[in-house]
Amino acid sequence: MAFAETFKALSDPVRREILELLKKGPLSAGDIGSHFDMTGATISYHLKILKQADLIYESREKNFIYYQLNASVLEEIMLWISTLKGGDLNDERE
Amino acid sequence: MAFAETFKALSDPVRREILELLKKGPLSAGDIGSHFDMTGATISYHLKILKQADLIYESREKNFIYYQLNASVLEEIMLWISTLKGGDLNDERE
DNA sequence: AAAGTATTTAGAAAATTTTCTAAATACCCC
DNA sequence: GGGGTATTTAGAAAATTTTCTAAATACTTT
Repeated sequence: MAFAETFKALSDPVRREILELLKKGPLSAGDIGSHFDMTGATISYHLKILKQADLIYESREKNFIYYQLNASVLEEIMLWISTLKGGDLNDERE
Repeated sequence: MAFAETFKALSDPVRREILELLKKGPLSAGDIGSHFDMTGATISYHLKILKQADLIYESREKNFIYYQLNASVLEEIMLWISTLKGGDLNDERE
């Protein structure tokens, strides 16, 4: 259960904003960084956390590393939350 | 948007476990505390965070304070996550 | 009102997380 | 290969969070 990691990753506002940026499509680390008032090193740190949580993945191209959303892990979180709510996600099968 | 607070609240394993305990029904602060190897003061701290995030609410009865889940806030989180995933929660209306 | 139980608050210590600076990698292009 | 840009790593500083102890508050029961 790398569950804890995912929640931790989602708990920081900068990281959530990164995810929102990536919603529109892949971005390089530099592109992401330019949205924030932080050093590249700090952005890199956040990207690492998101990567470890499997919320994003990278693909290298030329001199850049592009990051993009990995939606599948969000599914697990949704599931956890929905069972807390009483077990109704879509349909009541379980 | 007390959104940040909710995510922060969910990011701690102890607090998530508290929510799971409360899934089965209301419990007093003491009952909750006895599930953990921590002082009552620490439990109280966690309960406060959960309360501020609107994830739980309390009701006083006799000498006890009973806590219970407030599922409605979880809905917002689900929504945020689902839009990240691509905007499909149940049906595709939006 | 006093004594007892349940819980919270205050303040400090311990632990973790976020951020920075400086240096290291990695990859590209000439 | 050398110089250039993009990004990461290492290590320390700053900030925040979690935990504890001790004391305070709250409510109950006698």
